[in-house]
Amino acid sequence: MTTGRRGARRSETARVAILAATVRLFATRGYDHLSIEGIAAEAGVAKQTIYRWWPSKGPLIAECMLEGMLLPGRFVPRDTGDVRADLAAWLDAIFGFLIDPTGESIFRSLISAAAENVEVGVRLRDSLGAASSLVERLGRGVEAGQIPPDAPLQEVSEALVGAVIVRALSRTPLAPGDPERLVDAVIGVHR
Amino acid sequence: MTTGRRGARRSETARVAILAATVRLFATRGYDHLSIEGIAAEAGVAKQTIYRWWPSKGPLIAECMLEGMLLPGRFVPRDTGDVRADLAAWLDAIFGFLIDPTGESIFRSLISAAAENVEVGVRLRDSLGAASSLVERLGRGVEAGQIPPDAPLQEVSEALVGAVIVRALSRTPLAPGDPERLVDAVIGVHR
Amino acid sequence: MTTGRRGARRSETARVAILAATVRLFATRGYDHLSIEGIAAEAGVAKQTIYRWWPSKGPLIAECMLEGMLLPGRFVPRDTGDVRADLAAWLDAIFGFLIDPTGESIFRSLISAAAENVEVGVRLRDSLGAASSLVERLGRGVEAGQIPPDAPLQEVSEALVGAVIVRALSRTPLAPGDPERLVDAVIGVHR
Amino acid sequence: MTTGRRGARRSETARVAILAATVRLFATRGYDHLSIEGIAAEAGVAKQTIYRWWPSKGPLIAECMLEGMLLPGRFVPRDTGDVRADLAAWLDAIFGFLIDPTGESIFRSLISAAAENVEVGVRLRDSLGAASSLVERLGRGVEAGQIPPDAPLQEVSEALVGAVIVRALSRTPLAPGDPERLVDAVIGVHR
DNA sequence: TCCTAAGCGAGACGGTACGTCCGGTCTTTGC
DNA sequence: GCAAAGACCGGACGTACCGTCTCGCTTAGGA
Repeated sequence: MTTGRRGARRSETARVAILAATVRLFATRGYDHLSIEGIAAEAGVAKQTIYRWWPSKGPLIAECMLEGMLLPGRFVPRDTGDVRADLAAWLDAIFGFLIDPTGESIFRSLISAAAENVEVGVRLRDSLGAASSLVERLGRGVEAGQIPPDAPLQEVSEALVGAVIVRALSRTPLAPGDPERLVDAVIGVHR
Repeated sequence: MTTGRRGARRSETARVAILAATVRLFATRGYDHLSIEGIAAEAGVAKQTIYRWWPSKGPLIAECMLEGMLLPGRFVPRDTGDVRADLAAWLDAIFGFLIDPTGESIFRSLISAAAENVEVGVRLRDSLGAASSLVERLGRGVEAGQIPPDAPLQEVSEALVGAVIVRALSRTPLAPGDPERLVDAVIGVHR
Repeated sequence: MTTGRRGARRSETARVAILAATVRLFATRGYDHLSIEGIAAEAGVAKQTIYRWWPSKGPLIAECMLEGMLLPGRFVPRDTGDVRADLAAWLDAIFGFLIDPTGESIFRSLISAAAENVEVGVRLRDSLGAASSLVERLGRGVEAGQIPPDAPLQEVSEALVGAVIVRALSRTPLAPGDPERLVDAVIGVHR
Repeated sequence: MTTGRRGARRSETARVAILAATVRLFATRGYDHLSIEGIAAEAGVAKQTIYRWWPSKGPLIAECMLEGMLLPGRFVPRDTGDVRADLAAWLDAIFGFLIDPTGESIFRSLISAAAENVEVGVRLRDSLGAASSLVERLGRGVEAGQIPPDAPLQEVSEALVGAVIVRALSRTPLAPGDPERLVDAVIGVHR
């Protein structure tokens, strides 16, 4: 009949304060100048309270991402019936986020975090939609006859997300027409 | 009559020892567990000798890459006349390098380094061929009529390189047929 | 009509478990590596149960001493009629306890505790007999004409106890004849 | 021809600052509320600079004592020809130091430190003169016929020093005549 | 029989200090 | 003037305890 759980419960206040502080410092300092000690101070929390619930800063970032505190909206592509336009708009949204220096810094820091921590890597890919929403949109493009039926959709979406990452890593500024060209690169020009 | 340059010249021995030690530790410990102090000890060199010539570990890694000490061969795609086969072979070479845990660790660490340091980012992209050899090979594919003439080659190569990076970040193991599918994703299925 | 005392009474089980655990850890770790947290764990008790009844580890140690759990027998000198022999035997008993490394460690830790906490200091002095039994034995030595009638007995017993403490602090191993020499030092050689 | 020693020398400035800070904090906070971290902050020094030269706070205190920064003058007894008066004066000097709350606190902390660290224990005993100057003075008392020739001088001096320690541990305030009584306790009344 | 106060275990929390590692800078000596 | 050796200040690491607190349960009068 009993829950078997005695003692004080985990403080939601502390948890939220930690995540918020993490986001704040992550945006300003970047992933590897991010310190647990700094987060604790910023959050007004004891270091041990962080270590009690997260083994390191990797999973902490992952949880921030899960809560949608790092990337806006999860970048789900629209469906207006025109795949090419929808994907270009999706890329525009992402690059719009990257034009802001803060956004760009967060994004590159996320890549850094992903390189160190699988969990972050998977979540980053998924946040951009590579796992579900993007593939689904491509699937509807196939149904609409705008994409060849035997196109490897998973790989196409990986390539799209990858192109965004390459741009971020090489700090290549976005030129007009680039989103369309990237879409053309993966779903073909004349289809 | 002289240029006035007096005193000892930079020790090539020390320089090489430092680069070699960097590569060794980079492969085992990864980018951000890489320490200048550790490199100095491993190289049998004073810390100051490193700081005298490199401002931080980013450019140090960049120099290692320039010297071809981190990525093998620079991954130049062949030209057998069949673009699809050539690109698949190129991907096979890269993924072959990534199958080895050491290679995979180096690659992810490079991504991490790239996220911090533009120079590394650009060199990483170029080492994979995105800037020249890959685009050139795609160009010859266009000439051979295997790729539509108006395909955005720069973007195609970025998407290819990006796909590799996404795979590395999400630690997705390579399945048989994946290289071909990736190539199909960017140059079309039925061409 | 009643005092109005409601609720559960203090658990004797917990009290005894705490004192026993304290003695155990005190002997092995020493006074200032002794932690309330460690005692609680060792005793299978909640920390708060300790803090409810003792303000700090000083009084906890004092209570252990009061219960006779730390020093054996309270070191009461015998009375065979020969003061010199009786005091030497008393010293032998104490030094016998100090020869054992555990006993020596306990004794030094008690000195440490005494330096921090008056209560412990007084109890330590009394446990060795300086306040009552030792002075009484000296008094009977005076009556028997073995000690000059105007000897300051209180000070003599302090000096004796003090000599033991000095030996413990400087870890001077006991040589044969030392107890007799110490007795001679305070009650004279030829009396 | 060479000394074989390269690199910067130990900073005397830092060493002295550390010792001074230690003395300052030792006097105010006592031995076991003394923290390496606090000393470093007080001295304006990095923690590592302390750990580089001292393994723990015990030897640090010992060095302070060696430098005469903790106990004044080393308490060497005078020689006016009258042992009893000289020893009483020596006790007066010590108890005079103990009347001051700061002095008393330092002394008790030293006992605490001595209980933990042999080196401190030996130095504390020696600082009070038990090893040399006190025994020598007693020796001259024997030559002058004021002390029986077969009195165990080493033990007598230990008993004297011990009596002081017992007083300190039990916080017994000094009454008039106490120094004389203590001297009488160890060198006899009517000799 | 309920009510209520207290004891108790468990354990989270804000803190302080631990002892270690490394970042960069500086000094000393030798080549 | 470069390079080794290495001391130095600073800052973060991850761990151990501090003393306080909250929680759910048990114990035992008083209503």
